[in-house]
Amino acid sequence: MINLSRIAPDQPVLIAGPTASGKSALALAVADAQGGVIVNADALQVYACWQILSARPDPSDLARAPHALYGHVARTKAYSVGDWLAEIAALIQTGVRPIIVGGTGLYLSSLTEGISKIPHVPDDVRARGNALRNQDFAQMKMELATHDPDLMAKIDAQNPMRVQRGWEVFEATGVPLSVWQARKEGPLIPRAEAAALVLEAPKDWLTPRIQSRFDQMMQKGALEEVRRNAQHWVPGAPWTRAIGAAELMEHLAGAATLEEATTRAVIATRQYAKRQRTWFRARMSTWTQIDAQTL
RNA sequence: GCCCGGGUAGCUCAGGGGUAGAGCAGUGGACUGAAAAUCCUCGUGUCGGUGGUUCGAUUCCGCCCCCGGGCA
Repeated sequence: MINLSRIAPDQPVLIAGPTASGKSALALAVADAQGGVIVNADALQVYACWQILSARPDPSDLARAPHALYGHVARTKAYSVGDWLAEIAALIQTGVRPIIVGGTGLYLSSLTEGISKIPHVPDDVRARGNALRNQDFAQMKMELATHDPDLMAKIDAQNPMRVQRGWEVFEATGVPLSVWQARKEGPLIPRAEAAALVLEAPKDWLTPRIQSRFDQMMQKGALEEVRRNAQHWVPGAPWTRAIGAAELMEHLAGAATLEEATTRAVIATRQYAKRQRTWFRARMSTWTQIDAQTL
């Protein structure tokens, strides 16, 4: 176990790390030793519909320490970093000592580096954005290039999500996204004020853990959980992007054996862990690195 | 035993007389509101073995081995 004495008991704690690296266990250990509220920083663990598949803390974990921002969002609700930050801000105001743990790099980085405050994109604009992207992506790029050439110059124009985001913000607000982004808000929790930890999980060690964790999810009833959500399925909806959900849905539809679905879900998890590592390396180089194997 | 099809990158396969390529996997990276998303980069492998034809064979021919299927 790591030495907690270097963490002040009233100091906010941030814990980042790839899936299945043992973040939640570390958060619980900190809470046990020093107190605090464990706060979710994972984009999928916020959804009420995924308990097993998103590896959300189970009842015994919840009984051990107070938890916040877990499973509190309905499938139908649009949710993103902005919402998350607002909830974090509200929580901090209550004076609790947060132990923020999760794998969503964007969330954690926006917490310590700040982000621009940008109005919500309404559902109808999102719908038009989806339609235009699918029907005529070239047109979407052209429109963005005329309304926001600065953004166009700095984003990856081949990435539909980046282009659509810029397009939607201009449609919704009439102000170019690049202008919004130039007005950056200060961080809610500056890096220097927090005990910021990143778990380092070597591939050879993590890979078997990912496999066995997925097997455990299956034993706990992941397939049943997917079945329960099947009738509400909306292709592309954020909550449906839980790794393994689409794969198991395919199996339920008879398009894949359970073994095929499982294999693909595990592969997708590994690929996700790789992307997480890349983010952490690039954006959290000043965080305290902790070897996950020693926990 | 005979007939047919096939043996090419980790996997599935395409190609074809001038020493080979796609998808997947894998790798590295990007990423300011859908981020468990989205996007970009990277492909030498005795082209089953061995003889032959040819200036040149992975590609054509013979034989052998292995894997499917069929006939016996």
